Amino acid sequence: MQQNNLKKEVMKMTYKVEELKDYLKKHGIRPSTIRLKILQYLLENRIHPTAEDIYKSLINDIPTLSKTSVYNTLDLFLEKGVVNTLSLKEKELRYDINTYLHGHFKCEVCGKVYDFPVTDKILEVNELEGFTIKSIDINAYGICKKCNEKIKNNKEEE
Amino acid sequence: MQQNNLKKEVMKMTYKVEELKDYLKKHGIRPSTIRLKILQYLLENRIHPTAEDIYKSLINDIPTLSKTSVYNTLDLFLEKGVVNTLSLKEKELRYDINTYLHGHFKCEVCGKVYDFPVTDKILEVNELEGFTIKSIDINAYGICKKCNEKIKNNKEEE
DNA sequence: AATAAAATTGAACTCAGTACAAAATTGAAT
DNA sequence: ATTCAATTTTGTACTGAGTTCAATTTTATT
Repeated sequence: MQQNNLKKEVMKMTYKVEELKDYLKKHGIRPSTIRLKILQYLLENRIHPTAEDIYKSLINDIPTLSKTSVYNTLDLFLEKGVVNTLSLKEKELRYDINTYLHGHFKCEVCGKVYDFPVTDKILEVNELEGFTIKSIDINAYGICKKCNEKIKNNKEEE
Repeated sequence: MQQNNLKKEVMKMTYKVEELKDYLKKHGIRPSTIRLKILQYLLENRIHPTAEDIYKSLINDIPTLSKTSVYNTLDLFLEKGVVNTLSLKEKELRYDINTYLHGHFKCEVCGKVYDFPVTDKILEVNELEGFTIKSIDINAYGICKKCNEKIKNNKEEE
């Protein structure tokens, strides 16, 4: 499944239940209905959602769903390396199904979070010799291309 | 004052009230008692403190201090570029008086946050053309040198 | 000293996330 | 298939960082 992730992301493809089950099993997670639904949501909605986002999206489909279950599942996914968390100076934590090293850009105007590629050379820091680096986050903040263009167009109209 | 920051940090030097006043004025901030005390705390305790840390440290000195004032002051400092905020997957935001580009390493064992140098080449990302980058955070997580050595020593004792 | 503007305070509130015990579901053994 | 223990899910109450806002205090200026 891993090789197809990017392609599916772009193509907005959907995942079969068997694929999802195998994915969880490979990560040592027993595939319950809730876990499969949350995994599916994360794979098909790569918007770095919060727990609340996930809860709201699934509550119609699973009317008995509790927020605690969403948190439990996300904690489990985190522990088993299925997701990473994103801490973007917001009240809420965000979750990212893409666990490969990459950067995040948060637009301060529209709020959207973009991914961008990053070389792993950042990790080569002499000052951290003897330190064990388990993960690294690169978070940029500013104004995205779309919002920059909107601002530019508004100024021209004046 | 800026050139002396690092030296003072290492030497645990203290700041004179006049220095602190000038520093705030240069940043367009009127120097009230609380603001001076918080600035002094931040300059003399480079531990990336939370608002709570600052409040607890100053409440003895300023018995009428309210937490709202600490938050108000930190928000003002942030707006005027005196501090940066640090979002390290914790509940609380941390504040950093060092606003120059540098990385942070959080030890998952002892909780200490270390600074490390970073090249600004990370910012050269083709995919972010047309984006305005206002700030960037590089946060690493893992086990610090001291904790690694403690773990190693404990294993040798067995 | 009077007064207006700015800073500070304190109490009530919000809301993301947690704790935990009860209820529901699952899966293995018979 | 049925039982039963283990696991998962749920709902309620709670925690605690941060916010809101009106009242009070302080400060600067005349």
